[in-house]
Amino acid sequence: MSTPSSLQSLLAQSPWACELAPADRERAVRELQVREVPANGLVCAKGAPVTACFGVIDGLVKIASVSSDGKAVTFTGVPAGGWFGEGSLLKEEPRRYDGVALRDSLIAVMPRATFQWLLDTCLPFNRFLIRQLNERLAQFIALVEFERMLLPDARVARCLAQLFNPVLYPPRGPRLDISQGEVGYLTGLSRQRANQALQALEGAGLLKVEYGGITVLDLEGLRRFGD
DNA sequence: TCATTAAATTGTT
DNA sequence: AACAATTTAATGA
Repeated sequence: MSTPSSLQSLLAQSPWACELAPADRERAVRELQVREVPANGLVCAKGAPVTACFGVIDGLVKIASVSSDGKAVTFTGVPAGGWFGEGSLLKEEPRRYDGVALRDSLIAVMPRATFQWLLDTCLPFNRFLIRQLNERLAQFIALVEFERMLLPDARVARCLAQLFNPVLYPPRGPRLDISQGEVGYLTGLSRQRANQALQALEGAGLLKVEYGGITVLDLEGLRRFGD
């Protein structure tokens, strides 16, 4: 498949890492750790001290939180090739969300010290951060708009479109490996409702439903669905 | 290469 | 939540 399977391939797809001098890149590789996280396992936990940020080498991670009244909220999903948690490293407070692996995933762990070093010395890394944080802001503004209209079909459409964000994640083909159960976990819907939504989106000609995944036919249409 | 089986996923109630 | 149908992957003749 097209998903990266090693730390090296993740860095090859990360814009900041590509521009590092060989020696610096070697240092980065040396300081990053790789961790296997089983399906439903925590990559990072809400309330815990922030000591690292994370890159998804392979798999799929849900960024979510459970409010005090027990309501689960998914903020976004991070597919292979994506990074998250860098914003948390810029602050001094416990982590505000859970990172949950939706399937067996391979995670690159960047310790705070490495992050700080790149922040202090690497201009491409700083550009990457600004772009990433800005895009996330746009994403969450859009999310707030959508959360009001609780139409499940539209939420699934948005959620899937997000995974194809060309700023946050390296470009991929139109095919996305994701089960309908995972779509359910990601959107907070039951698998049955996710199935129903996917069929509706297929009927609208926006994507093709396949075994173990989908193929996007009209990404722009997915983004706009429900407007 | 083909047949069999188990496991995962999907469509439906 | 439960069920049957379908697809895939693994196994071995």
